[in-house]
Amino acid sequence: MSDVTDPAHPITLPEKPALEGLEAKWTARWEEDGTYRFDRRCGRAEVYAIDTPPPTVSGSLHIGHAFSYTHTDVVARFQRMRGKAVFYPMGWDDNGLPTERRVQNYYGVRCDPSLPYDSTFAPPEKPGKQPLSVSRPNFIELCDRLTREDEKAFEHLWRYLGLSVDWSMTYATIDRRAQRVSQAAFLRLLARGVAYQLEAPTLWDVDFRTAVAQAELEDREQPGAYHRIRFERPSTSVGAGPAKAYVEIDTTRPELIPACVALVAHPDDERYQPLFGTEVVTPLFGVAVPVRAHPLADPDKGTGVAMICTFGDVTDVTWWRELALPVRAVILPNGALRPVAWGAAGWESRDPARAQQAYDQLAGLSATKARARIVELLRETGDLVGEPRPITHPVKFYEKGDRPLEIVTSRQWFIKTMASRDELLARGRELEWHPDFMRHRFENWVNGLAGDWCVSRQRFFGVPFPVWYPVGAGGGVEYTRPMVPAEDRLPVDPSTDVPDGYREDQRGQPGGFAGDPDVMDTWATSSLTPQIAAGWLDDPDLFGRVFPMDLRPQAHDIIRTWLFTTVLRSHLEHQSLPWSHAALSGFIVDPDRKKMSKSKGNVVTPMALLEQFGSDGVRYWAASARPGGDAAFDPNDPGQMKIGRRLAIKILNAARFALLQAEPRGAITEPLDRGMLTSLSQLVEEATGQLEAYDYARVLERTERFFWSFCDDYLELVKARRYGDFTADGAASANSAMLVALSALLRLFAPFLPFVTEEVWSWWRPGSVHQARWPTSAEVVEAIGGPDAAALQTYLQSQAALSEVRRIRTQARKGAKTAIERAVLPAALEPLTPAARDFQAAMHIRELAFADIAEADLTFAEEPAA
RNA sequence: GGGCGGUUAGCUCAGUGGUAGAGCACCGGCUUUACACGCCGGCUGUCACAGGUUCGAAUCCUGUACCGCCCA
Repeated sequence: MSDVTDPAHPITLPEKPALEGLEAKWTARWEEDGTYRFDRRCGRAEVYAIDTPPPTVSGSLHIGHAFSYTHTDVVARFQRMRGKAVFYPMGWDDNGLPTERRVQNYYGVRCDPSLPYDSTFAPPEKPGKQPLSVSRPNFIELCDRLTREDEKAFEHLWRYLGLSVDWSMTYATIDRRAQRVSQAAFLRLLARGVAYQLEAPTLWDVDFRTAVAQAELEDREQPGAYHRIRFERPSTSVGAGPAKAYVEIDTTRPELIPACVALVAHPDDERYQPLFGTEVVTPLFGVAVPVRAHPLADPDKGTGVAMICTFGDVTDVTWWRELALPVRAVILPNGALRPVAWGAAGWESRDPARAQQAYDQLAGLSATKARARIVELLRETGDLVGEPRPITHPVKFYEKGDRPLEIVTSRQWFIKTMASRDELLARGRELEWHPDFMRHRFENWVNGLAGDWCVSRQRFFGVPFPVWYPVGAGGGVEYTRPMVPAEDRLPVDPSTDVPDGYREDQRGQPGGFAGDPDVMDTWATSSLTPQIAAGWLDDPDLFGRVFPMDLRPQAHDIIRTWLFTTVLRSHLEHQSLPWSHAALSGFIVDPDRKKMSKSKGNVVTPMALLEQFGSDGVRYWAASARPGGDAAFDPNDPGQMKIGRRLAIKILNAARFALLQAEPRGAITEPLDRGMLTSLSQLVEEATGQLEAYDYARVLERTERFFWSFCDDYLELVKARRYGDFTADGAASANSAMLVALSALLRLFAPFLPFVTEEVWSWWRPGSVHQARWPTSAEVVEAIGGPDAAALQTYLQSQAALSEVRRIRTQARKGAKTAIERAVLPAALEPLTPAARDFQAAMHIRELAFADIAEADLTFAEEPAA
């Protein structure tokens, strides 16, 4: 091939090749040259677009990030080398609770939305003992300020790792463009009736005082206790019978007895069938509640009959809705029990005074304290049967929360998901999953959806809802008449911006307006990363070139959140998938096979490892893991990183050998050379197909195996010939073959080991290896006129013979320089004959023969080889 | 409880019907002029278990056990 023998590009070798400093050298160079800039002149068919996970910059960075982002980068580099214009922007997911918490701790402040903006405010040097109250705009400024610093640290790490991101296209999920996209997408859903607001039971974190979505729940095993409580049954006997009748229930939350609206048992449960349709009376509070039948009641749980409260858990919500029960809510948004006037409408009691007397001892207490108190009261009245029996049971938590979730009724925004369930399942089947089995996660999640997606959060650092409401003459906010801005006004912040036709001084005034105080769920923005990155609304030209995208890489634990919501939004807005492929990475687990996480305290940060083993070494470790597979990592035994580093060094040295004395060059005529290239062309063919199928780990393994035997066998076999021990033509053939092989091998390794391959490429090739074209099998054998099957056999049998002779030589305790007077090899190795001269030279064999024997027979010479 | 994945050498893992593999670790040897961050060789296995299909099973089927993840 012409570019190998092109004399215009002289070889320049460094004195002593080394890996140290390659990251700094090449990241700077790639930035200068714009090596990874997206070429937006290309049309959709020539583009490969990646919707990369925007990391949460305030979160802790660990080696798992380096792991999964490397997988993506391998794919990006492969596609780029295949000639695609790779659209590979990076985003930062800054908004949401993690950032708020970090800002609170870092600066010692807390947000008080009632305060006015203070333009002269500067945070204290050190956080004080008491948190300083700041206005919402000031608080958001601090969030912006801190995230910007965090972003710099992340970007440095990503560059050092060698991600081939186009850094000119970076976005943040809180920046103006992202806010505009999020708000516009929301308003479009609102206009179509797909977004709606509703006063409804909502999953609620009492510490953060915000609503949370189903996707943010997690079950945690918690100690609890079954309390057996008796409810009085109506007396069936005529007259004043001496014995009252009771029905007993088991509950873990006796403090919710005042919120009890019914008892429920399974319709087929014979024990309770006589009770269905009758009423019982709650202990302490004397409230008559019906006994109802519902299939969700579990006959095997407790006594088989359960208390329905508004609301103790999500099943209560289902029962309440399906059985059309009244609301008697006692939990406040802060988790305390609210004051109740017993006897008032909705709080009817057979004995209001007694109910009041009991309840007043609970009002104002947290759920936990109220539970302890009510147990005492129930014990006094004899309504507690026996003692509480400790159990361990799963309790729903907000994944970032510390106390069990409550369910409170509040006004929230929702996006309809239940109505699209079947279509979403179809989208999931349309998507190509790598590995394929991950699609089940998506299907399970969609099938398990319990309600529409609650997207409002009672937080500060997030995208506000672009909505105001009229304030009535009486001062009441008219939530049913939302006022929205025109799309070209976006983004707006209704807490500081004013709706059309109003003045700022009308804010909160009768006849004026009020801004929606909430912000969007972080996923309500993150679900739009394809639209944000691709310039939807702002840059329709770009959008048309890259959307729908090609690849969504991510970890499998966020299929239900990020992947699901992104599919949903794209489906609702564009009636398409957001991307055609999803590649799911596994986790990093510690030597005890525990998932690496901050809470377990087994997190390993990547920078020191990158410095110790080189980015190529760390990338080798990452890319060695099968797609979707978890990877074990032991900081005390970083095996694969060491091996990756060794491989990178080997590439430096092998390239140095090939380039050190690369003259003369000429036709590739020698069978050994032709066989090696034929073998290499098979590798290229295989590797290309496997990378197209996202099976990068296999490509790395095969390429590495080929390369190592190329070094240990091929290079050893041709050494004498290329040093000119035979003919000039023979040396020329070896030199040219080595350069063809080196060129192809460097490109095969380039997606995995971008630094060392670029370094070596720069010694003798023009441009960047990362913009070079991916090798083809045809290209590799072009100089030998196509694959040479006979030569391949020569090469393979030479390798086998090499191994055989080396083994016997070692067994005979002879050194590498020992000459062999005569070697008789098994006849099966005879195809090596065309390369006999190379083989004999490498093994110092004076006379070579074949015979029908099982094992080689060597006669060692007395004196060593010259 | 449901779903999904895993179980192969001391360790980390390849291997989807045809004689059990790699790297690491370990042992022994080699200053061989690209590389001692190297090279050569060796040792190491009831392929979790039990059935079944097949001429033939680590591989396909059924079941069991254990580990992990997701969901309830």
